[in-house]
Amino acid sequence: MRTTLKQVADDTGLSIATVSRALRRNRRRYTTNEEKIYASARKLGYPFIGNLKEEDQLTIALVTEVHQGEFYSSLFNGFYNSSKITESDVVFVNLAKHSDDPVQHIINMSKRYSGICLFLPNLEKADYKRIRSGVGKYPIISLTPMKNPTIDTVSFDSYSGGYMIAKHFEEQDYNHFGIISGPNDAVDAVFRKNGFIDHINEKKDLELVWQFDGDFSSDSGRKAFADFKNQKLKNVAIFGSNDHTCFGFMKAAIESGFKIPRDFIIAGYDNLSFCDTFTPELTSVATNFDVLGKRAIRTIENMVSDSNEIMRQFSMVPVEIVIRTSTQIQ
Amino acid sequence: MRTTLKQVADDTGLSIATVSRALRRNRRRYTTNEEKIYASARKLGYPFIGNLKEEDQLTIALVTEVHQGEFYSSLFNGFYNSSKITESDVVFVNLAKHSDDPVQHIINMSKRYSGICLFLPNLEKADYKRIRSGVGKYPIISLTPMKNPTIDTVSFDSYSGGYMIAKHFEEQDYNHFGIISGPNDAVDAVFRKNGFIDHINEKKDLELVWQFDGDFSSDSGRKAFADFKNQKLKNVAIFGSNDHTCFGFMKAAIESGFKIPRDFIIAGYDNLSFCDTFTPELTSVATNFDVLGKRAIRTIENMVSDSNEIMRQFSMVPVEIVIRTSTQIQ
DNA sequence: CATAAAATGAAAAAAATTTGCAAAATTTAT
DNA sequence: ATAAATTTTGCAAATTTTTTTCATTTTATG
Repeated sequence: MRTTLKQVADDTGLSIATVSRALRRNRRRYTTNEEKIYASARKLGYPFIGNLKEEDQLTIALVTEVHQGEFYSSLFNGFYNSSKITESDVVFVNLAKHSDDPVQHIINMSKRYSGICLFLPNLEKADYKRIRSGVGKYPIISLTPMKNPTIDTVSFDSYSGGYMIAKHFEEQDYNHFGIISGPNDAVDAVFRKNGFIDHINEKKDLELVWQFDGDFSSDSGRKAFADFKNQKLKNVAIFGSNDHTCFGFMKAAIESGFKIPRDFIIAGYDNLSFCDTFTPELTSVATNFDVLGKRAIRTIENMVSDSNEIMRQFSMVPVEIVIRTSTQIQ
Repeated sequence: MRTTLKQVADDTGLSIATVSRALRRNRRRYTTNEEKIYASARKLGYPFIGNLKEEDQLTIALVTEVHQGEFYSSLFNGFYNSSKITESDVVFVNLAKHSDDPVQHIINMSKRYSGICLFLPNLEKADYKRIRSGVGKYPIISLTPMKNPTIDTVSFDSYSGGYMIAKHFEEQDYNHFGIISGPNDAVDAVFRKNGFIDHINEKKDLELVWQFDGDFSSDSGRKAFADFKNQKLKNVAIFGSNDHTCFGFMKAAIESGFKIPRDFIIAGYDNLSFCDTFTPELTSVATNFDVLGKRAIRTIENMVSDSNEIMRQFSMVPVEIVIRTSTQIQ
C-alpha cells in the first residue's frame, strides 16, 4: 500500500541505498540517476521529506468538475485571490480526472486536506448524503444552493438579486415587466428568475407581460429582441438574467432604432466591467466572487477551529444592485 | 527532518500505536482523537499513504506572485482549462506566501513537482540564473519574455500583435498613426508598442503623429481622447494597447459627437468578448490563454520525457488580429 | 595513464511502523 | 443504574523500512 524505497529501487534498477541517499540529500545534483530516482519517486508517490508550507497553514481543496464558462472562471479567481489574503492555501481539484467513484474520492481527500469546498451542481442529493455520512463532522461546504442541504452551503443570494431588480423597476414606476430567462439547468439562473417573479406576484398592480427563454448568451439576447419587437409591447421593464444577454438585446434594439431608456428599461446581472462602457450604461446586479471565496474559506477555517460545535448553516453572500442609465429616464 | 509517527504522537499526546492505527485505517471514523491525529499529521506534514492521482500523471506547479488583474485571471484560467485536457495536473502556487528566499523555495519545489512554470516578472536576471543553476536540467519554463533568457520561455507573440495592427492600418491606407501606450513596467505592453512602432519605422511614408501614456484602464482611454481632441488631428489610425483603453476612448469620442470609423480608426488588444458588443465593433488582437497554457504544459511534458536532449527554446504563441468595423470604412 | 573524487551495492545498524495483548474507556442492552 | 459488549488505547515485541558503514566500481581530471 505505502510506497517504500524498495519499490523505487526496483523501479529504477538501483539499490535501496542509492535511492535513500539521493532522496535524502539536501542539494539535488541532477545526475541521470538522480533524475530517474526523483521521477520514479514522484510517479510512485513516495512521500517527500521537508514541508513546503507554513506550520499552521490550512490547505483547502476546491473541488469542481470539468466545465467551461465565465462562472467557473470567476469562481476560481475569487478563491485564488482569497487565498492570498487568508491563512489558508487553496488547491484546485478537478473531480473528472478521478471519476470512477467521485463520492469515495471526495471522502478520501478528507485525509489530505484540512477542509473541502465543493462546487458540483451535477451531484445528486443522495451523493451529498453519502459524502456527509462518509465524512462525519469534517469541515466541508458546498457552493451549490439547494433545498434542504445536507452540507453547509455558501452561495450568492441570487434570489434577492432578482427581487431587487423587480423592486427597482417598480420604483421607476413601471408595472409591465418582461424577463429573458437563463438556462433552466443553471440553478443560479432559476433563483434569479424566481426572485424577480416573486416580487411581481407579491404586488397586485405588477404584471409579467413578456417572457423569453434565453441561455445567457449575447446571441440569445438578439433573438429575444426579435421576439420582443414582434410583440409590439410598450413601456416594459426587462430583466435580462445576465449582462451578456442584455448587451445582445440592447445592441439589436439600437440597430432597430430603439432608444434606451426611452422605449424600454433593462437591467442585467453580473455587473461586468462593460456595463460602464456600453451606451446606455447597464444597470446590473453585482456579485463579488472575492467575497464568496473569502466567505467560503473563512467558513471552513471556523469549522476547523470549532470542530465541536457544528451548526448547520446556509450562508448567503449578498449581492448589490448597481443602478445606471439603462433604467433611468431623465 | 522527516515527520514521523512519534512526532504526531507527541503532538497529540497519544501513543505511537494509536496514531499508526488511526492513520492506516481505510475508513475514517471522525472521533475526537482521530480528528486530532489527522489535524496534527497535516500540520506537521506527515506523509499520507495512498495516492490520489493517477499513476503516470505529472504534477506541474504554476508559480506566481500576489497580483490583481485580468492578466493573471486569464493566465490562471488558461492553465486550469488546459489541465483538463492534458495528462498533467496543475497546482497553483503563490510565491509570496513563502518568500524569505523565493529562489531557494523554487529550487525546493523541484523535488515535489514534475515540472515548474514560472510567471514572476519581478524576478531579476540573476535570480533566473540562480534558479537554473540550482535546478540543473530539471523541466522549468518561464512565461515572462526577456532578452537572452536563462530559462526556456513560452509567451504570447505580443510584438507581432503590435506589428500586425500597424500593417492592417497601412492596408487601410492610413499613414498617420497614433498610440496609447500601456504601463511601462508591463513587459507585454512594451512589446506591443515596439511591434507597432517598428512597423511604422520600416516604412518611409508612415508616421507616428500622436502618442499618449496610458495604463491599460478605460479611464486612461478617456483621458487620451481629451488629449487627442485637443490636438485636432485628422485621419489618424490609433492603436489602443488594450481593449479597455479603446472602449474608454471610443465612448468619450462618441459622446463628443465623433463618428468611428469616419473620424479615426482604432484597434485594441485582447479581443475581449465585448469587442463584438460595442458599436462600432472593435478590431483587436486575440490572445488565447488556453493555447498558452496548453503550450506551456506540453513543453514541460516534453522536457520530462526527453530529459537528455535539452534545447533552449523561446516559444512564441501566435496571436491573431480580428478585424471589425472600428477599422473599416465602408 | 595514473590518481582523486564520486557513485554504487551489500549488509549491518538504526529507526520507524505495525501488531498482539491486556487494560481502560465508552457504548449498548437489560 | 448496572452489566455486558464493544471500542479505544498503551506497552512491548515483531516486523518493516531506512540509514550508515565499508568495500568496490565508475567517472572525472591532470
